[in-house]
Amino acid sequence: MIDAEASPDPRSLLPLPQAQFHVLVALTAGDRHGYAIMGAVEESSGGVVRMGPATLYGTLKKLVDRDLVEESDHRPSSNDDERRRYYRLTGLGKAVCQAESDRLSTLVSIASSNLRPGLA
Amino acid sequence: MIDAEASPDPRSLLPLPQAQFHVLVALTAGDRHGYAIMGAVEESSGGVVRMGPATLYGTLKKLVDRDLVEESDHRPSSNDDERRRYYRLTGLGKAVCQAESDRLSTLVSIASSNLRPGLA
DNA sequence: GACGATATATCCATAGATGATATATTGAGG
DNA sequence: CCTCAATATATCATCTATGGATATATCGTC
Repeated sequence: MIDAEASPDPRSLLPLPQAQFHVLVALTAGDRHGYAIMGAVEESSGGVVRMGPATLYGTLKKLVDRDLVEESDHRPSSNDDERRRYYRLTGLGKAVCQAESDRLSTLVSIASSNLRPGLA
Repeated sequence: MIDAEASPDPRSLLPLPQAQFHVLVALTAGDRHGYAIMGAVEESSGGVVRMGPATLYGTLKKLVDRDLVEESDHRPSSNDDERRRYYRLTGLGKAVCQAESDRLSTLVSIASSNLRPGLA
């Protein structure tokens, strides 16, 4: 093999900055373009998390640099808006998203069980 | 009443910075002093999250400023190390911790269901 | 062809996070 | 007693992350 740049251990990239995790989660639902990601993040958080263009595009650039996300040339339809740039999760991106998800899940469990003394 | 400074809506303080959430979660297990919080965070994350003194004490200061945490004069035993400064969650701190916990739980659920097409 | 919504991009200021360093106390062993 | 590692709090300087504002251009509709 031609040295396929072995993926690092996903856990070595944790903890993930909030904005990066939000973008990864938005992309687990399928390939999306930047502007759509902004809307998806706001919607899925019930309006609590609002990501502006500076955070979004800066974050996308970092995610591509770190091989968690890659640009896709796929077009959902032939007459799609040409300005749009679509992104998709890489294998590493999925693994990191899952790992961060597990980490947060543990943290949430601890908080929940401690905050409700009534339930075991 | 003497204007008891009504607590703001917990959701207006979200999303919480990562370090702040970690400290709040550590304190849900009971009152702790600063150095113990560092250890608790590292241990509960399986060593993934390592919070140094700069992050810890800076974060504690912010949490006290925002009334999510307050210093406690309680001593677990009479011969406790005098240098220690103990902290506890305020009512608002508990509410915010719960709200952030709920927010992350939703996010984790979305990621999990999308990343495993096999399970409904 | 005017206009608001869509879409990507960057500037700059603020907020958050961290390694290194400083200072002092405690407790175990010699 | 004295030494020394571990405990404990604190701050500095710096780097990273986030966000408001702004810029530019295209799309769709009227």
